[in-house]
Amino acid sequence: MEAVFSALGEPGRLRIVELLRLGPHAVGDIVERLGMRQPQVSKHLKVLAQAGLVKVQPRARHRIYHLDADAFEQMREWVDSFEELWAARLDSLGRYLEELDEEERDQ
Amino acid sequence: MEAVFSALGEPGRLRIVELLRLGPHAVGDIVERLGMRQPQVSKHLKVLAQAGLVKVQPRARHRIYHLDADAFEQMREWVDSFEELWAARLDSLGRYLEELDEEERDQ
DNA sequence: GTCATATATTCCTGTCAAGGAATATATGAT
DNA sequence: ATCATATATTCCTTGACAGGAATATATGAC
Repeated sequence: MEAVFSALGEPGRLRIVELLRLGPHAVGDIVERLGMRQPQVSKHLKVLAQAGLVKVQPRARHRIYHLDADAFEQMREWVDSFEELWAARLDSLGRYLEELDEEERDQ
Repeated sequence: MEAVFSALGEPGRLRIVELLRLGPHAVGDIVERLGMRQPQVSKHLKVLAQAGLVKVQPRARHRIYHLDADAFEQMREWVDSFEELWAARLDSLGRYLEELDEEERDQ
């Protein structure tokens, strides 16, 4: 997870990922659509690939990048692991204490 | 989202967040449990707070930090926005093309 | 083969962020 | 008011990383 977050925590890379959400794109496409320079795009894609977020697929002399569903499934599980715990605490002591705290804060 | 990912993309902060998943903790608790130095913990918590991931709640002379559910709900929606699109493409042309690509790759 | 196109890599430089140490602030106890 | 404890902030230094420019590599066209 850490590599994933670190990779997404950079503006350019996040833009690339959100572009790839629309579907696979060649490097040149990304360069053109996002107005970034080709070497930086290649470097960002390398980082994203190392984090497992994207995969490549050579197509003639183009390299088509696409998101890897597994990475997103793992992210989803990670996020869910938090919300599950909160849901479990909602009807127990934790809930009571949290309400107390909120009232206190409002005063 | 960018600030969130950037905040989580640092080992120490990720550890703090995963500790807070177990429930609210005072700064000293975090320091002790994670074996980090107090000033760094405070600084990390500041970054996490600015990203909206944690909230504070003063309790005597302690400051109890806890995760903010809204931030995780937003993350969840972000991740879902990817998986939804893929699901939508599964029974359309995209699916067909992707299968073609996979076969090609295996050869 | 040569050439052109698409992409990756290298090298350099500047910037930013993390850690360490010291210090400041806040709050409760006496 | 003084002191102790808990936490935050500042300053400094160093390392990592992003961008730019140039160059290398791969692949297809001819």
